[in-house]
Amino acid sequence: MQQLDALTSLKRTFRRGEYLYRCGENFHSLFAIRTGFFKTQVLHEDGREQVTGFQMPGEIIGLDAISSDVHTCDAVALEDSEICEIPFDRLETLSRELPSLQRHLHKIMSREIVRDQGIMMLLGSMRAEERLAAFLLNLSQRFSARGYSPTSFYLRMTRQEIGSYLGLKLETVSRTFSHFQENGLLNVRVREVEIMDMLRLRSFVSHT
Amino acid sequence: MQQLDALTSLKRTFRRGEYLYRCGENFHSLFAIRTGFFKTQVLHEDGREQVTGFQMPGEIIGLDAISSDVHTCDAVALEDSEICEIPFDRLETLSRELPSLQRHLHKIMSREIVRDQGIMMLLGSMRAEERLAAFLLNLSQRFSARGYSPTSFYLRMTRQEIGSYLGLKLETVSRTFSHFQENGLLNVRVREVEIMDMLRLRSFVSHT
DNA sequence: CATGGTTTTTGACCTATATCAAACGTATTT
DNA sequence: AAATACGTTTGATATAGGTCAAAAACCATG
Repeated sequence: MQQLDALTSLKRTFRRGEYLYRCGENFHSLFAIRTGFFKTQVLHEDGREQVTGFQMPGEIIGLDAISSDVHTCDAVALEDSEICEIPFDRLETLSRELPSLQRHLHKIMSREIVRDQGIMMLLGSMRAEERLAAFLLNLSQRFSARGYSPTSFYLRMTRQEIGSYLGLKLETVSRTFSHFQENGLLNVRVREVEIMDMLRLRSFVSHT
Repeated sequence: MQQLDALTSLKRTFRRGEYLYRCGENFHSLFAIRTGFFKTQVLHEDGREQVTGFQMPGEIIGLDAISSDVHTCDAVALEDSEICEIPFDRLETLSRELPSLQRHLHKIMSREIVRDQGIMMLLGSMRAEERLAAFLLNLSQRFSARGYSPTSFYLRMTRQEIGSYLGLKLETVSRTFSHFQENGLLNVRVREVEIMDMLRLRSFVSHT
Protein backbone atom coordinates (compact mmCIF):
# COMPACT_ATOMS: atom_id res chain seq x y z
CA MET A 1 0.00 0.00 0.00
CA GLN A 2 2.85 2.36 0.84
CA GLN A 3 4.44 1.36 -2.43
CA LEU A 4 1.23 2.15 -4.26
CA ASP A 5 1.03 5.53 -2.58
CA ALA A 6 4.61 6.28 -3.55
CA LEU A 7 3.72 5.35 -7.09
CA THR A 8 0.95 7.90 -7.35
CA SER A 9 2.49 10.72 -5.38
CA LEU A 10 3.44 12.95 -8.31
CA LYS A 11 0.60 15.40 -8.76
CA ARG A 12 0.23 18.17 -11.29
CA THR A 13 -2.41 20.71 -12.19
CA PHE A 14 -3.48 21.88 -15.61
CA ARG A 15 -5.39 24.95 -16.69
CA ARG A 16 -8.18 24.66 -19.18
CA GLY A 17 -6.74 24.27 -22.65
CA GLU A 18 -3.37 22.97 -21.48
CA TYR A 19 -1.97 19.76 -22.92
CA LEU A 20 -1.26 16.85 -20.61
CA TYR A 21 0.73 15.33 -23.45
CA ARG A 22 0.98 15.66 -27.18
CA CYS A 23 1.04 13.16 -29.98
CA GLY A 24 4.63 12.16 -30.67
CA GLU A 25 6.02 12.81 -27.18
CA ASN A 26 7.88 10.06 -25.42
CA PHE A 27 5.93 7.93 -23.03
CA HIS A 28 6.96 7.25 -19.48
CA SER A 29 3.86 7.66 -17.37
CA LEU A 30 0.18 6.97 -17.23
CA PHE A 31 -2.02 9.62 -15.69
CA ALA A 32 -4.89 9.23 -13.29
CA ILE A 33 -7.35 12.11 -13.33
CA ARG A 34 -8.09 13.37 -9.82
CA THR A 35 -10.31 16.33 -10.67
CA GLY A 36 -11.37 17.99 -13.88
CA PHE A 37 -12.09 16.85 -17.39
CA PHE A 38 -9.96 15.93 -20.38
CA LYS A 39 -10.40 15.05 -24.02
CA THR A 40 -8.10 12.92 -26.15
CA GLN A 41 -7.82 13.56 -29.85
CA VAL A 42 -5.97 12.37 -32.91
CA LEU A 43 -5.11 14.95 -35.54
CA HIS A 44 -4.96 14.04 -39.21
CA GLU A 45 -2.30 15.77 -41.27
CA ASP A 46 -4.98 17.58 -43.29
CA GLY A 47 -6.34 19.22 -40.16
CA ARG A 48 -9.23 16.89 -39.50
CA GLU A 49 -9.46 15.97 -35.87
CA GLN A 50 -11.02 12.97 -34.22
CA VAL A 51 -11.88 13.20 -30.55
CA THR A 52 -11.33 9.68 -29.21
CA GLY A 53 -12.64 10.17 -25.69
CA PHE A 54 -13.64 12.40 -22.81
CA GLN A 55 -12.10 11.50 -19.45
CA MET A 56 -13.33 12.17 -15.94
CA PRO A 57 -11.89 11.82 -12.43
CA GLY A 58 -10.81 8.29 -11.61
CA GLU A 59 -10.07 7.40 -15.20
CA ILE A 60 -6.64 6.51 -16.54
CA ILE A 61 -5.20 8.19 -19.57
CA GLY A 62 -2.22 7.33 -21.76
CA LEU A 63 -2.67 3.59 -22.32
CA ASP A 64 -2.30 3.95 -26.07
CA ALA A 65 1.34 4.98 -25.66
CA ILE A 66 2.51 1.74 -24.08
CA SER A 67 2.60 -0.03 -27.44
CA SER A 68 5.33 2.13 -28.99
CA ASP A 69 6.64 4.24 -26.09
CA VAL A 70 5.31 7.28 -27.89
CA HIS A 71 2.00 9.06 -27.35
CA THR A 72 -0.35 8.49 -30.26
CA CYS A 73 -2.83 11.22 -29.36
CA ASP A 74 -3.13 14.56 -27.59
CA ALA A 75 -4.70 14.91 -24.17
CA VAL A 76 -6.15 18.35 -23.43
CA ALA A 77 -7.73 19.68 -20.23
CA LEU A 78 -11.31 20.86 -20.84
CA GLU A 79 -11.35 22.59 -17.46
CA ASP A 80 -8.83 23.25 -14.71
CA SER A 81 -7.76 19.80 -13.65
CA GLU A 82 -5.50 17.85 -11.35
CA ILE A 83 -3.84 14.60 -12.31
CA CYS A 84 -1.45 12.22 -10.74
CA GLU A 85 1.36 10.78 -12.71
CA ILE A 86 2.13 7.04 -12.59
CA PRO A 87 5.60 6.17 -13.88
CA PHE A 88 4.93 3.14 -16.01
CA ASP A 89 8.09 1.15 -15.39
CA ARG A 90 7.51 1.41 -11.67
CA LEU A 91 3.92 0.33 -12.18
CA GLU A 92 5.12 -2.71 -14.09
CA THR A 93 7.66 -3.57 -11.40
CA LEU A 94 5.14 -3.23 -8.64
CA SER A 95 2.49 -5.20 -10.48
CA ARG A 96 4.90 -8.14 -10.66
CA GLU A 97 4.86 -8.21 -6.88
CA LEU A 98 1.19 -7.49 -6.37
CA PRO A 99 -1.04 -9.84 -8.36
CA SER A 100 -4.12 -7.82 -7.52
CA LEU A 101 -2.48 -4.71 -8.97
CA GLN A 102 -1.48 -6.67 -12.05
CA ARG A 103 -5.02 -7.91 -12.49
CA HIS A 104 -6.34 -4.38 -12.00
CA LEU A 105 -4.06 -2.98 -14.68
CA HIS A 106 -5.12 -5.67 -17.13
CA LYS A 107 -8.78 -4.94 -16.44
CA ILE A 108 -8.25 -1.24 -17.01
CA MET A 109 -6.60 -1.86 -20.36
CA SER A 110 -9.26 -4.34 -21.38
CA ARG A 111 -12.01 -1.95 -20.34
CA GLU A 112 -10.53 0.61 -22.68
CA ILE A 113 -10.72 -1.94 -25.51
CA VAL A 114 -14.36 -2.63 -24.71
CA ARG A 115 -15.11 1.09 -24.59
CA ASP A 116 -13.56 1.46 -28.03
CA GLN A 117 -15.71 -1.39 -29.36
CA GLY A 118 -18.75 0.51 -28.17
CA ILE A 119 -17.64 3.60 -30.04
CA MET A 120 -17.10 1.54 -33.19
CA MET A 121 -20.65 0.26 -32.87
CA LEU A 122 -21.85 3.82 -32.41
CA LEU A 123 -19.90 5.26 -35.33
CA GLY A 124 -20.42 2.31 -37.61
CA SER A 125 -24.09 1.60 -37.25
CA MET A 126 -26.04 4.25 -35.40
CA ARG A 127 -27.89 7.31 -36.67
CA ALA A 128 -27.35 10.84 -35.36
CA GLU A 129 -30.11 10.70 -32.74
CA GLU A 130 -28.96 7.33 -31.48
CA ARG A 131 -25.38 8.53 -31.23
CA LEU A 132 -26.23 11.60 -29.23
CA ALA A 133 -28.58 9.64 -26.98
CA ALA A 134 -25.87 7.04 -26.35
CA PHE A 135 -23.38 9.80 -25.61
CA LEU A 136 -25.64 11.54 -23.10
CA LEU A 137 -26.57 8.28 -21.38
CA ASN A 138 -22.91 7.40 -21.08
CA LEU A 139 -22.13 10.77 -19.49
CA SER A 140 -25.15 10.41 -17.22
CA GLN A 141 -24.02 7.01 -16.04
CA ARG A 142 -20.49 8.21 -15.37
CA PHE A 143 -21.60 11.32 -13.48
CA SER A 144 -23.96 9.15 -11.50
CA ALA A 145 -21.15 6.73 -10.59
CA ARG A 146 -19.24 9.72 -9.19
CA GLY A 147 -22.08 10.84 -7.00
CA TYR A 148 -23.39 13.58 -9.27
CA SER A 149 -26.86 13.87 -10.70
CA PRO A 150 -27.52 11.46 -13.56
CA THR A 151 -30.14 13.78 -15.01
CA SER A 152 -28.63 17.21 -14.74
CA PHE A 153 -25.09 18.08 -15.74
CA TYR A 154 -22.85 20.57 -17.42
CA LEU A 155 -21.13 19.74 -20.69
CA ARG A 156 -17.45 20.57 -20.61
CA MET A 157 -17.04 20.21 -24.36
CA THR A 158 -18.18 22.23 -27.37
CA ARG A 159 -20.71 21.05 -29.96
CA GLN A 160 -17.83 20.66 -32.34
CA GLU A 161 -15.98 18.37 -29.94
CA ILE A 162 -19.11 16.30 -29.36
CA GLY A 163 -19.56 16.14 -33.12
CA SER A 164 -15.99 15.03 -33.70
CA TYR A 165 -16.40 12.30 -31.10
CA LEU A 166 -19.69 11.14 -32.60
CA GLY A 167 -18.71 11.44 -36.24
CA LEU A 168 -21.17 14.29 -36.83
CA LYS A 169 -20.90 17.95 -37.73
CA LEU A 170 -21.49 20.48 -35.00
CA GLU A 171 -24.66 21.73 -36.68
CA THR A 172 -26.09 18.23 -36.62
CA VAL A 173 -25.29 17.93 -32.92
CA SER A 174 -26.98 21.24 -32.24
CA ARG A 175 -30.06 20.31 -34.27
CA THR A 176 -30.32 16.93 -32.60
CA PHE A 177 -30.23 18.60 -29.18
CA SER A 178 -33.06 20.83 -30.37
CA HIS A 179 -35.09 17.86 -31.61
CA PHE A 180 -34.66 16.12 -28.27
CA GLN A 181 -35.83 19.26 -26.51
CA GLU A 182 -38.85 19.67 -28.81
CA ASN A 183 -39.80 16.08 -28.04
CA GLY A 184 -39.59 16.61 -24.30
CA LEU A 185 -36.67 14.24 -23.87
CA LEU A 186 -34.47 16.85 -22.28
CA ASN A 187 -33.85 20.52 -21.65
CA VAL A 188 -30.71 22.09 -23.01
CA ARG A 189 -29.45 25.57 -22.43
CA VAL A 190 -26.15 25.55 -24.28
CA ARG A 191 -23.87 23.53 -21.99
CA GLU A 192 -26.45 22.77 -19.30
CA VAL A 193 -28.35 19.53 -19.91
CA GLU A 194 -31.30 18.18 -17.98
CA ILE A 195 -32.60 14.76 -18.98
CA MET A 196 -36.39 14.72 -18.63
CA ASP A 197 -37.26 11.28 -19.99
CA MET A 198 -34.46 8.83 -19.38
CA LEU A 199 -36.48 5.81 -20.50
CA ARG A 200 -37.39 7.25 -23.85
CA LEU A 201 -33.81 8.39 -24.34
CA ARG A 202 -32.69 4.83 -23.64
CA SER A 203 -35.19 3.47 -26.12
CA PHE A 204 -33.42 5.54 -28.78
CA VAL A 205 -30.16 3.72 -28.39
CA SER A 206 -31.25 0.14 -27.80
CA HIS A 207 -34.31 0.42 -29.95
CA THR A 208 -35.72 -3.05 -30.21
CA MET B 1 10.96 -20.83 -22.55
CA GLN B 2 9.70 -24.25 -21.61
CA GLN B 3 7.09 -22.56 -19.48
CA LEU B 4 6.04 -20.43 -22.40
CA ASP B 5 5.77 -23.46 -24.61
CA ALA B 6 3.65 -25.23 -22.02
CA LEU B 7 1.45 -22.16 -21.94
CA THR B 8 0.67 -22.28 -25.62
CA SER B 9 0.47 -26.01 -26.11
CA LEU B 10 -3.32 -26.29 -26.36
CA LYS B 11 -4.17 -26.20 -30.03
CA ARG B 12 -7.53 -26.37 -31.71
CA THR B 13 -8.86 -26.20 -35.23
CA PHE B 14 -11.97 -24.49 -36.50
CA ARG B 15 -13.89 -24.95 -39.72
CA ARG B 16 -15.07 -21.94 -41.65
CA GLY B 17 -18.09 -20.43 -39.97
CA GLU B 18 -17.36 -21.94 -36.56
CA TYR B 19 -17.32 -19.74 -33.48
CA LEU B 20 -14.14 -19.49 -31.45
CA TYR B 21 -16.22 -17.90 -28.72
CA ARG B 22 -19.53 -16.12 -28.40
CA CYS B 23 -20.59 -12.95 -26.71
CA GLY B 24 -21.63 -13.73 -23.14
CA GLU B 25 -19.45 -16.81 -22.67
CA ASN B 26 -17.12 -16.96 -19.71
CA PHE B 27 -13.56 -15.93 -20.32
CA HIS B 28 -10.57 -18.01 -19.36
CA SER B 29 -8.20 -17.91 -22.31
CA LEU B 30 -6.77 -15.67 -24.93
CA PHE B 31 -6.25 -17.19 -28.37
CA ALA B 32 -3.31 -16.83 -30.69
CA ILE B 33 -4.14 -17.46 -34.32
CA ARG B 34 -1.70 -19.87 -35.94
CA THR B 35 -3.29 -20.22 -39.35
CA GLY B 36 -6.48 -18.95 -40.91
CA PHE B 37 -8.60 -15.87 -40.58
CA PHE B 38 -11.18 -14.65 -38.07
CA LYS B 39 -13.60 -11.80 -37.64
CA THR B 40 -14.87 -10.35 -34.39
CA GLN B 41 -18.32 -8.82 -34.23
CA VAL B 42 -20.73 -7.24 -31.79
CA LEU B 43 -24.42 -7.87 -32.33
CA HIS B 44 -27.01 -5.28 -31.40
CA GLU B 45 -30.29 -6.60 -30.01
CA ASP B 46 -32.16 -5.28 -33.06
CA GLY B 47 -30.04 -7.45 -35.36
CA ARG B 48 -27.56 -4.84 -36.49
CA GLU B 49 -24.05 -6.16 -36.45
CA GLN B 50 -20.76 -4.34 -36.17
CA VAL B 51 -17.63 -6.14 -37.30
CA THR B 52 -14.90 -4.88 -34.97
CA GLY B 53 -11.92 -6.53 -36.60
CA PHE B 54 -10.39 -9.11 -38.91
CA GLN B 55 -7.60 -11.18 -37.40
CA MET B 56 -4.71 -13.00 -39.07
CA PRO B 57 -2.05 -15.47 -37.97
CA GLY B 58 0.13 -14.17 -35.16
CA GLU B 59 -2.58 -11.95 -33.76
CA ILE B 60 -4.15 -12.33 -30.32
CA ILE B 61 -7.87 -12.45 -29.85
CA GLY B 62 -10.04 -12.15 -26.75
CA LEU B 63 -8.48 -9.17 -24.96
CA ASP B 64 -11.84 -7.45 -24.55
CA ALA B 65 -13.01 -10.21 -22.20
CA ILE B 66 -10.38 -9.57 -19.52
CA SER B 67 -12.28 -6.57 -18.17
CA SER B 68 -15.35 -8.47 -17.03
CA ASP B 69 -14.38 -12.16 -17.39
CA VAL B 70 -17.06 -12.45 -20.06
CA HIS B 71 -16.62 -12.25 -23.81
CA THR B 72 -18.10 -9.04 -25.19
CA CYS B 73 -18.07 -10.07 -28.84
CA ASP B 74 -18.23 -13.11 -31.11
CA ALA B 75 -15.16 -14.49 -32.88
CA VAL B 76 -15.91 -16.42 -36.07
CA ALA B 77 -13.53 -18.29 -38.37
CA LEU B 78 -13.66 -16.92 -41.93
CA GLU B 79 -11.75 -19.94 -43.21
CA ASP B 80 -10.50 -23.20 -41.74
CA SER B 81 -8.16 -22.09 -38.98
CA GLU B 82 -5.90 -23.25 -36.22
CA ILE B 83 -5.51 -21.41 -32.94
CA CYS B 84 -3.63 -21.97 -29.77
CA GLU B 85 -5.28 -21.33 -26.49
CA ILE B 86 -3.51 -19.34 -23.77
CA PRO B 87 -5.05 -19.78 -20.31
CA PHE B 88 -5.09 -16.27 -18.97
CA ASP B 89 -4.42 -16.92 -15.31
CA ARG B 90 -1.33 -18.89 -16.23
CA LEU B 91 -0.25 -16.09 -18.53
CA GLU B 92 -0.61 -13.63 -15.68
CA THR B 93 1.36 -15.86 -13.32
CA LEU B 94 4.12 -16.37 -15.82
CA SER B 95 4.32 -12.70 -16.73
CA ARG B 96 5.01 -11.90 -13.07
CA GLU B 97 8.16 -13.97 -13.39
CA LEU B 98 9.19 -12.88 -16.86
CA PRO B 99 9.34 -9.09 -17.18
CA SER B 100 9.81 -9.36 -20.92
CA LEU B 101 6.62 -11.38 -21.22
CA GLN B 102 4.83 -8.87 -19.03
CA ARG B 103 6.03 -6.04 -21.21
CA HIS B 104 4.99 -7.93 -24.31
CA LEU B 105 1.48 -8.49 -23.01
CA HIS B 106 1.11 -4.82 -22.18
CA LYS B 107 2.26 -3.84 -25.63
CA ILE B 108 -0.21 -6.19 -27.25
CA MET B 109 -3.07 -4.74 -25.28
CA SER B 110 -1.95 -1.20 -25.96
CA ARG B 111 -1.57 -1.97 -29.65
CA GLU B 112 -5.19 -3.05 -29.70
CA ILE B 113 -6.18 0.30 -28.19
CA VAL B 114 -4.19 2.15 -30.86
CA ARG B 115 -5.76 0.03 -33.59
CA ASP B 116 -9.19 0.95 -32.26
CA GLN B 117 -8.28 4.64 -32.30
CA GLY B 118 -7.43 4.26 -35.97
CA ILE B 119 -10.83 2.75 -36.65
CA MET B 120 -12.52 5.59 -34.80
CA MET B 121 -10.66 8.04 -37.01
CA LEU B 122 -11.77 6.06 -40.04
CA LEU B 123 -15.41 5.79 -39.02
CA GLY B 124 -15.66 9.27 -37.60
CA SER B 125 -14.03 11.38 -40.23
CA MET B 126 -13.32 9.58 -43.48
CA ARG B 127 -15.39 9.22 -46.62
CA ALA B 128 -16.24 5.91 -48.28
CA GLU B 129 -13.28 5.92 -50.68
CA GLU B 130 -10.85 6.84 -47.92
CA ARG B 131 -12.22 4.11 -45.69
CA LEU B 132 -11.89 1.39 -48.28
CA ALA B 133 -8.42 2.59 -49.28
CA ALA B 134 -7.33 2.56 -45.64
CA PHE B 135 -8.78 -0.91 -45.21
CA LEU B 136 -6.99 -2.32 -48.25
CA LEU B 137 -3.69 -0.71 -47.30
CA ASN B 138 -3.99 -2.15 -43.83
CA LEU B 139 -4.58 -5.64 -45.22
CA SER B 140 -1.73 -5.16 -47.67
CA GLN B 141 0.66 -4.17 -44.90
CA ARG B 142 -0.34 -7.11 -42.74
CA PHE B 143 -0.06 -9.64 -45.57
CA SER B 144 3.30 -8.17 -46.43
CA ALA B 145 4.51 -8.50 -42.83
CA ARG B 146 3.65 -12.22 -43.05
CA GLY B 147 5.64 -12.75 -46.20
CA TYR B 148 2.75 -12.60 -48.66
CA SER B 149 2.37 -10.25 -51.55
CA PRO B 150 1.40 -6.73 -50.51
CA THR B 151 -0.27 -6.10 -53.85
CA SER B 152 -2.18 -9.26 -54.56
CA PHE B 153 -4.39 -11.04 -52.09
CA TYR B 154 -7.62 -12.85 -51.52
CA LEU B 155 -10.36 -11.32 -49.37
CA ARG B 156 -11.71 -13.77 -46.83
CA MET B 157 -14.70 -11.61 -45.99
CA THR B 158 -17.89 -10.66 -47.82
CA ARG B 159 -18.73 -7.16 -49.03
CA GLN B 160 -21.26 -7.00 -46.27
CA GLU B 161 -18.63 -7.80 -43.63
CA ILE B 162 -16.28 -5.20 -45.08
CA GLY B 163 -19.18 -2.75 -45.07
CA SER B 164 -20.04 -3.48 -41.47
CA TYR B 165 -16.43 -2.97 -40.45
CA LEU B 166 -16.18 0.30 -42.39
CA GLY B 167 -19.59 1.67 -41.47
CA LEU B 168 -20.85 1.38 -45.05
CA LYS B 169 -23.52 -0.64 -46.83
CA LEU B 170 -22.38 -3.54 -48.97
CA GLU B 171 -23.54 -1.80 -52.15
CA THR B 172 -21.33 1.17 -51.34
CA VAL B 173 -18.36 -1.12 -50.80
CA SER B 174 -19.02 -2.83 -54.12
CA ARG B 175 -19.39 0.47 -55.98
CA THR B 176 -16.24 1.87 -54.41
CA PHE B 177 -14.30 -1.20 -55.54
CA SER B 178 -15.66 -0.58 -59.03
CA HIS B 179 -14.62 3.09 -58.92
CA PHE B 180 -11.11 2.13 -57.84
CA GLN B 181 -10.95 -0.33 -60.71
CA GLU B 182 -12.24 2.22 -63.25
CA ASN B 183 -9.54 4.61 -62.06
CA GLY B 184 -6.78 2.04 -62.48
CA LEU B 185 -6.01 1.88 -58.76
CA LEU B 186 -6.63 -1.84 -58.56
CA ASN B 187 -8.12 -4.90 -60.18
CA VAL B 188 -10.89 -6.74 -58.39
CA ARG B 189 -12.51 -9.97 -59.36
CA VAL B 190 -14.91 -10.57 -56.50
CA ARG B 191 -12.62 -11.69 -53.66
CA GLU B 192 -9.32 -11.42 -55.56
CA VAL B 193 -7.67 -8.00 -55.24
CA GLU B 194 -4.61 -6.71 -57.04
CA ILE B 195 -3.37 -3.26 -56.12
CA MET B 196 -2.04 -1.53 -59.22
CA ASP B 197 -1.19 1.92 -57.89
CA MET B 198 -0.21 1.77 -54.24
CA LEU B 199 0.94 5.39 -54.12
CA ARG B 200 -2.30 6.80 -55.41
CA LEU B 201 -4.22 4.53 -53.08
CA ARG B 202 -2.16 5.90 -50.20
CA SER B 203 -2.83 9.45 -51.29
CA PHE B 204 -6.53 8.72 -50.80
CA VAL B 205 -6.17 8.05 -47.13
CA SER B 206 -3.58 10.60 -46.04
CA HIS B 207 -4.66 13.18 -48.53
CA THR B 208 -2.72 16.30 -47.68
C1' DC C 1 -19.70 46.49 -17.75
C1' DA C 2 -18.70 47.19 -22.45
C1' DT C 3 -16.35 44.84 -26.19
C1' DG C 4 -14.66 41.43 -29.30
C1' DG C 5 -14.22 36.81 -30.06
C1' DT C 6 -16.08 32.38 -29.76
C1' DT C 7 -19.82 29.14 -29.63
C1' DT C 8 -24.48 27.99 -30.67
C1' DT C 9 -28.69 28.01 -33.19
C1' DT C 10 -31.43 28.01 -37.24
C1' DG C 11 -32.47 28.18 -42.20
C1' DA C 12 -31.88 26.91 -47.14
C1' DC C 13 -29.85 24.01 -50.08
C1' DC C 14 -26.81 20.11 -51.61
C1' DT C 15 -24.43 15.67 -51.81
C1' DA C 16 -22.70 11.24 -50.31
C1' DT C 17 -24.44 7.29 -49.09
C1' DA C 18 -28.57 4.45 -48.17
C1' DT C 19 -32.39 2.01 -49.98
C1' DC C 20 -34.86 -0.78 -53.13
C1' DA C 21 -34.76 -3.77 -56.91
C1' DA C 22 -33.19 -6.74 -60.44
C1' DA C 23 -29.79 -9.36 -62.89
C1' DC C 24 -25.74 -11.87 -62.74
C1' DG C 25 -21.82 -14.83 -60.83
C1' DT C 26 -20.03 -18.09 -57.87
C1' DA C 27 -20.05 -21.70 -54.58
C1' DT C 28 -22.30 -25.72 -52.38
C1' DT C 29 -25.36 -29.59 -52.33
C1' DT C 30 -27.56 -33.44 -54.23
C1' DA D 1 -23.93 -31.79 -63.72
C1' DA D 2 -28.02 -29.61 -62.38
C1' DA D 3 -30.20 -27.19 -58.82
C1' DT D 4 -30.16 -23.98 -55.30
C1' DA D 5 -28.50 -20.75 -52.22
C1' DC D 6 -25.59 -17.10 -51.49
C1' DG D 7 -22.80 -13.16 -52.69
C1' DT D 8 -21.91 -9.39 -55.99
C1' DT D 9 -22.76 -5.79 -59.26
C1' DT D 10 -25.33 -2.12 -61.16
C1' DG D 11 -29.17 1.16 -61.75
C1' DA D 12 -32.78 4.38 -60.11
C1' DT D 13 -34.35 6.95 -56.46
C1' DA D 14 -34.61 8.71 -51.61
C1' DT D 15 -32.80 10.79 -47.50
C1' DA D 16 -29.86 11.77 -43.52
C1' DG D 17 -26.62 14.58 -42.63
C1' DG D 18 -23.27 17.97 -44.65
C1' DT D 19 -22.32 22.70 -46.25
C1' DC D 20 -22.77 27.52 -46.32
C1' DA D 21 -24.45 31.56 -44.23
C1' DA D 22 -26.26 34.72 -40.92
C1' DA D 23 -28.02 35.93 -36.58
C1' DA D 24 -28.13 35.26 -31.69
C1' DA D 25 -26.26 33.94 -27.36
C1' DC D 26 -22.51 33.47 -24.48
C1' DC D 27 -18.06 34.52 -22.09
C1' DA D 28 -13.53 36.31 -21.15
C1' DT D 29 -10.89 40.47 -21.08
C1' DG D 30 -9.48 44.85 -20.26
